[in-house]
Amino acid sequence: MSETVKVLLADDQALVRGALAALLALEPDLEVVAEVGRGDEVVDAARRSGAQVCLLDIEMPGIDGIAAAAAVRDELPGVRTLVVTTFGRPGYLRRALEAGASGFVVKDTPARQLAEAVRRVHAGLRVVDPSLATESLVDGANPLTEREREVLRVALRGGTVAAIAGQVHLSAGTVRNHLSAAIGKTGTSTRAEAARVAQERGWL
Amino acid sequence: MSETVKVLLADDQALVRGALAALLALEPDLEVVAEVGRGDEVVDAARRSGAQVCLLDIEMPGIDGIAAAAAVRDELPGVRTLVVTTFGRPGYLRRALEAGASGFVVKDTPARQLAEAVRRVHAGLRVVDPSLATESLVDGANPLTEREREVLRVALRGGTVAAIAGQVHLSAGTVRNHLSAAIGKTGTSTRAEAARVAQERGWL
DNA sequence: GCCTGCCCGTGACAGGTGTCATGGCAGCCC
DNA sequence: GGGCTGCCATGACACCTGTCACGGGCAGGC
Repeated sequence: MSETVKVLLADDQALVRGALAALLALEPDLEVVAEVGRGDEVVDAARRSGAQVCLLDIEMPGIDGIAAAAAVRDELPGVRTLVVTTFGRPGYLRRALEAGASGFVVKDTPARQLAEAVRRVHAGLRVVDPSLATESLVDGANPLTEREREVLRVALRGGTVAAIAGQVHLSAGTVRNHLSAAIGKTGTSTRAEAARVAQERGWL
Repeated sequence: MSETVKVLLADDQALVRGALAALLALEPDLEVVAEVGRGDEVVDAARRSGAQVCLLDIEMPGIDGIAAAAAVRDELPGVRTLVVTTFGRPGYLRRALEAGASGFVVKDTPARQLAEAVRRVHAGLRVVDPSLATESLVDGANPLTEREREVLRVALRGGTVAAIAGQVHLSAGTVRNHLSAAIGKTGTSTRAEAARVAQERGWL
């Protein structure tokens, strides 16, 4: 059982990816066997390389790290996933765990803890950033309904209600109602704020 | 002249910082002599450690990497700075060069090129991401006036015109005028969009 | 069956927003 | 000085927004 742990790295920023590889290469019991820059390449690369643990950034082109974790869970049982992200948004944590991720680490944790997190995940343990575990509880579940999320996602890019209504194929009045509900639920006063807050909380 | 180049690392994400340190440690001619997580600690740490090249992330608490580069230029002549950032926004490049940075590298450049960039900067050369150099020219200069930028920065956080007017100590009507001008100059139709676009272009 | 919750739509209303015209003030350059 | 530009402010106008009240439809749970 003293063989090395095979790790796959997924991050869209080549520099960060390479740096993380260098960091993990310092550990004699870890081996980086694959590196990808897109979420939709994770499953293929993991299968080909025989990776045992996948380190996934959330922000990636193709599909994001959370969706990639779900894909790995569905198609490669036995392969563990560890989500590493810039933003410690509580909603991300919840969604990552729902997607079957075994671990969730924020990018401002000390570098030395990363290797340890990989080992724990490989051992079947669950690794969760402690600062987020508590926040996640007080934040509670997503109060937004499906339509409200859809409208908010479009509203994130800006534009008038009419423009949003066109993209969602609803009437302008309905869009205003959904936005009004979202504004109420986020405790804000404009739809721009509501969209920003909702995104920060991982509600979209 | 075959001595090692002393490098300071500044990035708010500890994991990335450690990973970059590991990456640079692979190069025998480079030596990481200091690591900081805040922009306002750069000058002190560089002075103490005798760093010759400072690797600065832009997004940092305290002061950002661009302001830190300006501070290094003013207080530590002879010390070169290399700005490394996630977003390849043309405005960032221009501002970084104005702040006296000797190099500008985006985080999705290949990991191997980082060490080479550090060497070139230390040798007195200027290193600029080629994909940005052209974009920077077509984008042109910042068309926004000082007041417009100020109002937009506040508008970025959302809120009504009255709230913005209060924070900027102007009348609501004037704020509307500035916002209207900014909307025109950004080619958008709402102030939320204008603020977003302006920030993406590094105009704020 | 009834009730609840979510969805979609309409209409109306107060207030916010974006645009424009106008004026005054300061600084700068020819 | 005259012209120009940027800044601040005011007022007016049409339009957009956020809110509320009201319907109707559809699913799930008691």
